[in-house]
Amino acid sequence: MLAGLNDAQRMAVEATQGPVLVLAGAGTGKTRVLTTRIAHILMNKLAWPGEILAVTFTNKAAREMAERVALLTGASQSLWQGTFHSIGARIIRRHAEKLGLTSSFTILDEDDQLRLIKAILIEQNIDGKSLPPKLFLSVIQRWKDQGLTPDKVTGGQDTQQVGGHALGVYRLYQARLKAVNATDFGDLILHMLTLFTQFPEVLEEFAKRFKYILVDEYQDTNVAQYLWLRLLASYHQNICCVGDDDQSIYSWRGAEVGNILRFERDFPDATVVKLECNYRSTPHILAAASSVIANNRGRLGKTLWTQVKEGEKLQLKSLWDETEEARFVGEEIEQLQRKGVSLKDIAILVRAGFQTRAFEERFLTLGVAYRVIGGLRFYERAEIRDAVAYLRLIASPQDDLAFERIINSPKRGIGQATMQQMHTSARSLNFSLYGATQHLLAGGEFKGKLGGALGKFIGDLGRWREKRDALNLAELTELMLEESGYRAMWQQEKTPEAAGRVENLKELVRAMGEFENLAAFLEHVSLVTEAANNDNNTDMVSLMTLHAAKGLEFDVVFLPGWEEGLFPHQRAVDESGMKGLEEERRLAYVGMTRARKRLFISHAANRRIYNQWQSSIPSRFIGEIPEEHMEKLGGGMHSAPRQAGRNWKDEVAAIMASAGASAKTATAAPRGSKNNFSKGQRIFHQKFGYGRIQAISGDHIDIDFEKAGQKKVLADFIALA
DNA sequence: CGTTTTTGCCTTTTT
DNA sequence: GGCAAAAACG
Repeated sequence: MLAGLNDAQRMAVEATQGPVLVLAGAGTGKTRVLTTRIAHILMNKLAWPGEILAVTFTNKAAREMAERVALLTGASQSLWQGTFHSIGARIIRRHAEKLGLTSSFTILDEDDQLRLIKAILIEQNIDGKSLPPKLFLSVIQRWKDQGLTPDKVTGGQDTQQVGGHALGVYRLYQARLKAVNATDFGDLILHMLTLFTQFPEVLEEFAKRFKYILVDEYQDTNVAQYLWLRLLASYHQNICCVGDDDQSIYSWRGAEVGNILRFERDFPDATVVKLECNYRSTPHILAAASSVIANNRGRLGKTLWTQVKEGEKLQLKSLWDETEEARFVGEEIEQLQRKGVSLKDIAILVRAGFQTRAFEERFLTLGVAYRVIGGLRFYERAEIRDAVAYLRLIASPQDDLAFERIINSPKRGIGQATMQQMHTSARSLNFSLYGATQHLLAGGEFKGKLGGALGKFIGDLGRWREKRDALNLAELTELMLEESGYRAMWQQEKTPEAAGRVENLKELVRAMGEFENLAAFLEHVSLVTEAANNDNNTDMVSLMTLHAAKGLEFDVVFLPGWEEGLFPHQRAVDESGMKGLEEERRLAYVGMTRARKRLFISHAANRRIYNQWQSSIPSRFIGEIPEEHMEKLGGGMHSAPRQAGRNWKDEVAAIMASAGASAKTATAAPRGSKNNFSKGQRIFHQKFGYGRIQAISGDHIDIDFEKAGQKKVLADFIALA
């Protein structure tokens, strides 16, 4: 089992006593170390499966780990294994009553959270226009990421946020969650901290149980998760964290790279192992990625090396716009296919979700099979969320959020006025909306059609609840969809998407067959947020965001959209300055190191964003790749706009958008790949206007712009004035 | 109360 | 240019 490991990997596996920090560069076999370590512990009988806690960030990583451990040990093991959140849900369910919840609590998604906050803002007479609910939610989430319950939030600027209302809203929000027997994602960690600190006997139970703790993607833990891990490790001290500070890309979600540095401080006797031998990429790819990330400061510093000798240089392509970029990628893919590369070994990694669109359109015309990973998720579709809300209401009548969601779909003639009446009654009686409605019905408050519809609704729910044990899940859902008239509602609608929705409902019923009971299904829905069709067997190109690509690898990787403003993303730079820029650079590093054999980077001079043409200069990250590792592909953007038969309307729009200046840039780009500019020349740039050349180094030209000041731009984007 | 029209926001990344 | 929420209308 240890045979195929290198020295460092073996050390990480065999250091079973005391805390271990594994700094694992990209492609250095960290998953292998983790799984082998678990197998090693099990086979040497250092612990039983139930005494091992293995935490990952994504469900995908969790599944992969389970599979690989099973493969190594020859049996599937009942470890405590999963994401921080799924383990949190499991532990909290066991002790729900200590936290003022029942074990059947629900886990809210972002939609529910926002609805809750909106309701609170209305109650509190806080203007949701100038202070959007989203802002409150993000402040609250940040607090939760830091392990702060409302009473732990200290004064100062923090409480001044969002017009000084943040803390008050946080308090009410937590109260409302408890009232509807619900938690949000952040609570799954936060409640565990509360549980462990307020009930030492519970902490003792778990701290003693987990003889070994393993943590994957440690660089992405937030403070709350870090505190939780420390509490759990306090007894046996056998905690092994694997991470890479260069791949920390979730600080916007509360992740603290500092947790890596903190680890050595809080566990002073920790064994630190560095994995630096890369088994994934060619030397050119590795060198290019290393050069880029070297521009970041405050790294722990690793030097990746590889034994591989051969390999192609990275390929850089400049293009006119996103359509051309998609066309280019499509052509390259077809060429690769002819060389025998299969589509499933190819990935296109983008900075932002909307970028996939151009590629999808192109692949559809070419007939290239593709799949978008992430994107719209099955359980986020309206019809699925509605159906789930019905089921939630069957499971727990006090779920007001579910009640509100479906009370009027299908239409039951309930509007604002009726809703208001229910709310008022619920609040004064301290009932749930369901209970209040029952009460109002009994009092004969609802007359005529309204009363009939509501009576049927309440009656239906009661009947379904009685039957929920007698029927299996699929049957129950089927019955509900039928009797509620929910499915009929979509069947009667003649919009193009209605048929798809009916299909989705069918798919939902089918998916339910895999679950034992309603509770198990509801937990799955709220915790497993990934796309439904994830079968890796079909031969398709993968399209996803850079974030979603973490942990994956492909023979061929395309990294399009390397433009200032998009990547690094303007917002990251605006909001977090140098820190934001460095995180973007880490994202670039993650993207580049996904490639095994070939890596293409491209940028477009123009891009349509919000239906407006915007031109941009190549990403600074391109300039950070040494020329000896990169090959510039010729052709492309210079002749593209005319020759390639692009949509005439688009061209007109492009010309109009670049206001007056475009006549020059759209048609007059008469250069080959070699530039023949010289110092002192007056030039024109589409974005920065007129300027004079200060210095030339290869294709990088320093220009003193009349309006925009000193800039370094690529020769491809300027023309003689 | 429900339907149609208009506005406004969006596109950073997600458990 | 697309989608959801608000506003206006019937």
